[in-house]
Amino acid sequence: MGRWEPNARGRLANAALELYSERGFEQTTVAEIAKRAGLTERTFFRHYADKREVLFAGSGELEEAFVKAVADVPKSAAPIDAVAVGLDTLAEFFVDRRDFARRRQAVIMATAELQERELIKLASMSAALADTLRRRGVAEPAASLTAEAGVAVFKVGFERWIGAAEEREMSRFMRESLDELRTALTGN
Amino acid sequence: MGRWEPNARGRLANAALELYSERGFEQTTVAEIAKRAGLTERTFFRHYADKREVLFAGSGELEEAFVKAVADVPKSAAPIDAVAVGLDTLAEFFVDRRDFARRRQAVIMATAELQERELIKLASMSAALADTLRRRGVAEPAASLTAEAGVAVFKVGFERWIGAAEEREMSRFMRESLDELRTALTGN
DNA sequence: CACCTGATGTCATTCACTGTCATCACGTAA
DNA sequence: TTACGTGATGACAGTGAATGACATCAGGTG
Repeated sequence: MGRWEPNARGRLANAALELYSERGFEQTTVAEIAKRAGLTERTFFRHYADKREVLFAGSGELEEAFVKAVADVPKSAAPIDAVAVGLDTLAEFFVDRRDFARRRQAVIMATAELQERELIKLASMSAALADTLRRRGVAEPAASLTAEAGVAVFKVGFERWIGAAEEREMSRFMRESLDELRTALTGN
Repeated sequence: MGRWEPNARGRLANAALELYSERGFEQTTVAEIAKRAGLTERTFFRHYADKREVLFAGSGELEEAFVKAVADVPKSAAPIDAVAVGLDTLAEFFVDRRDFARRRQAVIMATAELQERELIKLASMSAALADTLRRRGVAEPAASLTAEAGVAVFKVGFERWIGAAEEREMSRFMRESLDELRTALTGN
């Protein structure tokens, strides 16, 4: 048995999501989160850079997986098709996590500060994706625009997956959204 | 002659941009901004909701102009073409303001907090744009996706306009970016 | 057994932001 | 002219996020 209870990071993340859900983000103090996790405020800030970041622990892995999937697609494929493969990989991350994703998203949508943080995570994904496309030989501005389009498809597809009444695979929403974007831009 | 020096808001905005440029955003306190503008910290917060917002004073008018331009396009036009008209209207806002836009953008790019604020302003534009498209009879998810695409084109076009060596009309960058996005998605 | 290490606690401090009340030139109406 | 209301500002106290410095202490290591 260790000196401290295990998984301090996870306990902090759980406590934060609970409290943000119960009272709202602004009505929750970091001291309260730490207390519920059996820790002190100072320790919270050793695990998470700020009060928002505690909700975005997994975003690094998500970005890595996305980028890696795109990089691994044979170069013969068109850039947007490589991005589509990346979107399918992202979808796998959320299998059996729709309830969790819903709770988390409800908290984020309720507070502008958290939406800002979410947006910069998506912007980071877009930048990493553009970088990967450039490595595949895609020139600017096509690389940045394709990356932005891919993230836009993810955003809209994710929202629709979260909001859907019945459970459907996320990848279906992604493919549907990408097709819709294509037709919207080509005017058919 | 009024009791106070005129244009307190503008003085605060100028002082903030200067100080953020000189020392950086984080190294500048609100008290310093207020002092340079000949006011107190408390008065700063009467004019701007927070330390970031002082750099985004014009964003409301920008969004309004964008949305109005799109709404005024005859309904016979395709959604993406209406958005293109909106982008041209946006471009007019920046005529003769490239130097100012550059200084401001340099400050924003230097600090994550400010990028977050910029991203939520763009997200607000996207949401307003999607709403306008829905009023034009565009169904979801096409409305949201077209709006996201329009804002992506604005982002990329703006960056390229800012970064261009020679001065070219912003609207040219917008059209170029939109065309590139189209070809990237259709795979030609 | 002495020592080192890593995770945590304690304490002090800065600064963004808010609530409340005071101030005071200006306009307006009696 | 005078009394009064109004709006922009100042003064001050308070909360809470975030950071730095130092102390503590169980477990591993030589």
